[in-house]
Amino acid sequence: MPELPEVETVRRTLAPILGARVTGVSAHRVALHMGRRIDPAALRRASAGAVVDRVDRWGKYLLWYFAGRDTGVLVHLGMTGRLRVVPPGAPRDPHTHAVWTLADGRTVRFSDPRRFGLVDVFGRGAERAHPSLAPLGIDALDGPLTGRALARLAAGSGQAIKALLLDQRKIAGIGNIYACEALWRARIAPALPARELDGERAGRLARAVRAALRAALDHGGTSLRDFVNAAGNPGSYRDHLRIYGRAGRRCPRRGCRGTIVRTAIQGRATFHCPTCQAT
DNA sequence: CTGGTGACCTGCGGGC
DNA sequence: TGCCCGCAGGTCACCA
Repeated sequence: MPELPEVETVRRTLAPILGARVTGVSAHRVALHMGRRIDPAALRRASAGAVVDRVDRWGKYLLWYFAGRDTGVLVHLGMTGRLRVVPPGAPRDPHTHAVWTLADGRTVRFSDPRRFGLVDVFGRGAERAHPSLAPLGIDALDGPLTGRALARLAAGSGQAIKALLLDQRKIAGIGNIYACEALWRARIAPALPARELDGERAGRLARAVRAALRAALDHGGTSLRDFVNAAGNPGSYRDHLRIYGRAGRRCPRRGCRGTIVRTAIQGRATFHCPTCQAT
């Protein structure tokens, strides 16, 4: 589900809880990604009784801040995670692992069937001390991800350019869909060794990354199956994807007669047009 | 150090 | 109808 545009869409649709007071937190000590368990007591210490004063995003991570607290709450949606604000009495999604109750009766609920997500606490002002945030590279949207920055990241690397785009330590926020979409926009083959990215291609790719993410954000993200924003609504960018999931179809680029193919890079489905993304 | 593979989970859609 | 298989937006441990 959630790459940068989806996570940013969740962040924006959490605006209705800014200024609200958390009156209670209930969570299960369920094992999420890599066996890391939710710590209900730590969540309660961080947020119970406090007013939500900000929600930020770093790459694909959401960070909640609470007025007067030196600890915040960190959320990653993994593949199937949802963070929703629901009215009192609303039916709960299956696999709901944490629930924050607000003073007016609304609740914020984290659900995640596959449990690849993360809910944890972090120190306010010490975000980089959290092991999940420490290694993150520049944000793909807030970067600045310039051609020069991209060229520097790619210098000397033999890995496929698509693998580099997916490496959160280099650039934070790009996932499988938008890596494919950005490379198509930039007319660059996903398997191109990163070191072969010259200055001109690097500039094109940096612009393409930003354009692909912006376009998706303008449509509230892509919902393939699970994604909904904090208000419970899916994104509509799936209808506008140019290349992802479209193997066998004609390349949508004006003037290109190529056919989209599906390959694998690092085990991930990869879509590109061999005609206009030849190198 | 680098880069590639598989594991972690649940659920869904397609083929038989 | 029902079963089995492959596949899914992500990350991380482990291997060569």
